Amino acid sequence: MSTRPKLDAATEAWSLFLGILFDERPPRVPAVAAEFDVSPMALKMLQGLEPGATLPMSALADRLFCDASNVTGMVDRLEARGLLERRDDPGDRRVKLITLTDEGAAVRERVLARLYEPPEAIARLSRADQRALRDLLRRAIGA
Amino acid sequence: MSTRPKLDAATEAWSLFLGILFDERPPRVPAVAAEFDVSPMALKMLQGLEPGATLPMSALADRLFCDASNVTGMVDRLEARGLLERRDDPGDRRVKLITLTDEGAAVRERVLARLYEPPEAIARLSRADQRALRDLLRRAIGA
DNA sequence: TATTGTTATACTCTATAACTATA
DNA sequence: TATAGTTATAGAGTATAACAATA
Repeated sequence: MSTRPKLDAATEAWSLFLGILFDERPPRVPAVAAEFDVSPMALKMLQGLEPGATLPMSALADRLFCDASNVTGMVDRLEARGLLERRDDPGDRRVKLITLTDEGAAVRERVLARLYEPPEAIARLSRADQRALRDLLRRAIGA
Repeated sequence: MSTRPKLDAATEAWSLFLGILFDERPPRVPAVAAEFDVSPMALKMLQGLEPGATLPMSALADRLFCDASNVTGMVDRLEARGLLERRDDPGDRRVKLITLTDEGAAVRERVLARLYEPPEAIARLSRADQRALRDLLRRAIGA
């Protein structure tokens, strides 16, 4: 007999979502990152950097849940490609403020377009189900 | 003015899911992997290996979308910990069949319990919404 | 003294290529 | 000849620790 307990609805829903993500071939995040020649972490950085926003590198490290020294390298490479730039913080000369360039914002749009392409499992739902799913998730994130 | 096009419902739904995943602190998959002292890829291997199933290593490489040499290392480490074992395939002596041990199946249960814990965004939905979300995703995967 | 960001370094994970043994 | 799995090796990504500049 199975020892697997029944899942409550929230747990099963989340497991199904992760199942859709894990079943993707190729795996979504590494594949899109490779397509744009950036690391998965740099992809996440681009995703979180909204055009016009300026963030200290320490804030990026905090969001990415990684060491600051790692952010230095990621910013180095993206800056060398002209996708973002370091600016001085007038209020604290230790701080570097990171902001997307126009080209960076354009690349980000193309990255997000690929990242957000719905997997087949979502795409084949009826339009009514897709809207219901969207509305549920909007409520989930409190939007 | 923004150049961001309106998203169709499926795309927005998927972007919201990824947003929930990306916003997790610490990031779910690496954190659970670290908790059980395995790599994220080994975590995915455990997730996909159902108790009782036996799979050739080549099939694991195929599912994980990685090189076979990488599977050798992952299986080495998990086998050394007693979580899975290599068996000979009577039909083809080149093949090694991988199967979870009883301990491996037990560890897998604990891994999945952590992996599938719903994020706050999902947990705070009403029970009716959680069930609706589950039902939509069941339909999405064709279950 | 503490903090921001950088550099130097070691470790892990991964793919590539060459190899063994089977088919 | 081709395939399954292994080994050796090099490259990318990461964290740790020591450092410089500034607070």
